[in-house]
Amino acid sequence: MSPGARSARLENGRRDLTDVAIDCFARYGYQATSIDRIAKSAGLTKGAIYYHFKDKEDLLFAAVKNRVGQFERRVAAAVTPVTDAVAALRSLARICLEHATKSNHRRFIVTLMIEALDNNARLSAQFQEMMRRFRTFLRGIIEAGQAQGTLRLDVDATTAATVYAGAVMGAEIQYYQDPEAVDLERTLNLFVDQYITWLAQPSGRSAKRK
Amino acid sequence: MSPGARSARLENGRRDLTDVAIDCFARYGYQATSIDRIAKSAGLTKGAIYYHFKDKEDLLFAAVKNRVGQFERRVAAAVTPVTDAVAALRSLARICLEHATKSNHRRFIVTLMIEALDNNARLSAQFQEMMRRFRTFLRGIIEAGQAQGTLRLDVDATTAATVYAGAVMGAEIQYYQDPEAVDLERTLNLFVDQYITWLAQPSGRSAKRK
Amino acid sequence: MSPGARSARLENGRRDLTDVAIDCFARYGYQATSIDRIAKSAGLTKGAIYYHFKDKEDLLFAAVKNRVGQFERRVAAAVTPVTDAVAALRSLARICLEHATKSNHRRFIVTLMIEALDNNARLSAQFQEMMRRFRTFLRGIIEAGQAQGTLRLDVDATTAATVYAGAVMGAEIQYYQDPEAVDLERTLNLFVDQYITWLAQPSGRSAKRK
Amino acid sequence: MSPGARSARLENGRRDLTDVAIDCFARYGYQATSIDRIAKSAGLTKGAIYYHFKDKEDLLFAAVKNRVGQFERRVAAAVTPVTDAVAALRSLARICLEHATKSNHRRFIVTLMIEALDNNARLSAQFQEMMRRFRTFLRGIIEAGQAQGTLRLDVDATTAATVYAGAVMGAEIQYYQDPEAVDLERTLNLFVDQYITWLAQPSGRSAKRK
DNA sequence: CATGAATGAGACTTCATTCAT
DNA sequence: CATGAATGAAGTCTCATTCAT
Repeated sequence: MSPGARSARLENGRRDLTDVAIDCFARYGYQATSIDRIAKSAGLTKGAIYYHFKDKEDLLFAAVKNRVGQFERRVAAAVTPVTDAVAALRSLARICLEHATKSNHRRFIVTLMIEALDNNARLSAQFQEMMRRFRTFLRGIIEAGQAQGTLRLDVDATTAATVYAGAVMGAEIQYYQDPEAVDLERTLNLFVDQYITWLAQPSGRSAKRK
Repeated sequence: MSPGARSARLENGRRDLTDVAIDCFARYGYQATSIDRIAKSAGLTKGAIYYHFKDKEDLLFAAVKNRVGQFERRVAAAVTPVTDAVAALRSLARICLEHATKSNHRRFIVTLMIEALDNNARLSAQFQEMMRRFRTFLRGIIEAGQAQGTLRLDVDATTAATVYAGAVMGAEIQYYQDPEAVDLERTLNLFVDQYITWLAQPSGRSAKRK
Repeated sequence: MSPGARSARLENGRRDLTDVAIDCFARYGYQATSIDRIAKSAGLTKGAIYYHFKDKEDLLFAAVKNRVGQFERRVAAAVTPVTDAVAALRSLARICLEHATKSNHRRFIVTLMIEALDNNARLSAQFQEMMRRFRTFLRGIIEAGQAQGTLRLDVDATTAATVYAGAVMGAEIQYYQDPEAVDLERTLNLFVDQYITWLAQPSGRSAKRK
Repeated sequence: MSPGARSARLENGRRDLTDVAIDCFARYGYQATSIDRIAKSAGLTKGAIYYHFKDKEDLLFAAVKNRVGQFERRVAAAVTPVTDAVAALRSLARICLEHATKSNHRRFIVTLMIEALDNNARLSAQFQEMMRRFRTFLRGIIEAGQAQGTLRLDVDATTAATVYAGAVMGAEIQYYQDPEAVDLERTLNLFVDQYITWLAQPSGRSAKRK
């Protein structure tokens, strides 16, 4: 076997385990997922996991990096370069919808992010950066729209980005918690419509407040 | 000692413990809070807790019921009866802001709600109901506004309520996670302004989709 | 039950466990003694040990402190005040002999001391201090003898103390390792005779070397 | 490649590994040295070790045999044949001093010997034999001196050998444990001076006891 | 009412060892 | 010869829970 292929298998081992771990973490959260559960889900024993990862946290970090990276690449690919801010905002919502409903990617991220809030400063810092990147990305879209004259100028792009990020995440959480009562697609659509309608308003009258 | 006094003391014991427990759960989450930690924070030993509560979950439920009830009473008191839908929506945001920044009430709820999502079906059901009540409450406000002609009619009140609840919760979470980067007051204000501007629009053009 | 009695029982629990732990540590060393083994020897479960001691090291420290203290009190009681240096040196050897053969006290100390050398800096520091105290104690005896004119003056008391401490310890170790081939009593007697004969020599000719 | 060369390389592999293992064992003791640590120190993987050695104990035995053999050859070379017992006793102390301070040879032996005491009967037996050989060797020197009339006759050579072996080992241990407080050279010199002074005494008055 | 003591299940982790390639 | 991967036993420690006093 060539060295490349061998190292590829090595990487496969890690990746496979990471995938399994993501599933488990997404379903039960970090603390409630035992190494044993991951091992059994992967058809291995605990020892095998410790061969590939230093400890449970190491595995968690690999999992998070994987998923966050995937999501961010997907987002960047869909919306770069920003030629039409309005379309970009719509696209983004659609991507989040997909990641929330068709895979467990977003749920994994949101759940762990909140669990880390109280229990894992290091991971929390990582999620902080992720959210900052996301808001910065949104701010970029909005500022691009403002530069192009598509979006009103009398709005603080940073705050508007925070509103967008929050509304999407809050909608998702409600959906994860009560999929029968919450129609995520409808909710996101309504929010985006409203957000855009308001952002696209000619900026004659100011809507700003403190 | 009269039986009444005794039972009152009993109730006091429960209430004190519940308060302490809430603090701990809010700070560390449910799983990461050991009975021992609560006991020590309360200046008691574990045994004393088991005198007042059947088990850890029982304590958790008492804590949740306490906080959720307090929040809901506060909300209801501030906004009932709904004479002015727009003012009510503003009030609500302000109450959430207070509960998120001046006390740990909302953080406690949001954190536990998401932790329960994955690990505690019974508690999760309880939170589901809480969120449903909250959305129903919001829907009531919006429908009242529509009935009074203050708010546009071409909007599904249920979905609009979900958007509102989500935006507030999402903003809070970002604030919990990164208080230095997220100005919660500004974010909530911007959202409410936008939400109201849009809801109060004359309903000539429809913004509905799907 | 009086509070004193209660606290006494608490202390009993700790002391009993410490005694059992000493036996185990003396027999197998620290690393090779599992918490489970101690627990079973004490007729308890692992959890009980963790109720009384923070962790395995905590138990080890308690055990060491106990034994070292006992030995030092015994030594101090037998030889204080030093009225006759020669007799004191003989007494000391006899006490070491007893502790080495009739109980496991010295073996426990010597074994753990050497194990700690490589693996436990904190414990090793403790043993360092113990040995320093022992050498200082010996030096005190020798200097007393020199002051009284019983022992020759042309000898560095510190180095002589180290020789004594080493010879006793080295004899013990050979005995622990090969009790059939090494007659500890005879060996210690021979050493002490020789040591005293030499120390008590009229100091006409110097025996000092660099 | 000739079979001889192959077997030579095999032997080299074993020897290299043995050297690395000795370093590790000397530094951390047997139990605290993992196969992995040795492998990494040697720049290999665990599997390679298992090619050369049946198991961890096998490696330990090879290491011990290596070091003990080296020490014994060195000692034998320096003191054979015994023409001058007194000089031989001085030489021996000097060799021990060197092995204790300039290399880790003696420390390796002493540490492992005591660890084996409690945990490894087979290895302990090996060390027993080593110590017996050492004492026998010493007894030979003393008896030679007695035969030549250099050393007093009223002394049991076996016991005297045990005293010597113990004093040297005990001094070393104190030095390993507290190199700042213990001057090994001075201590060994003092001991040897005293030992020889006493042994060389004209045997008019007996110093024997028991 | 409350405590001190104890249990027992289960968590994370380490490590000697094996084996196909 | 050597490696990467995996196993499985054993160890340390945590924690919800119970109970006699």
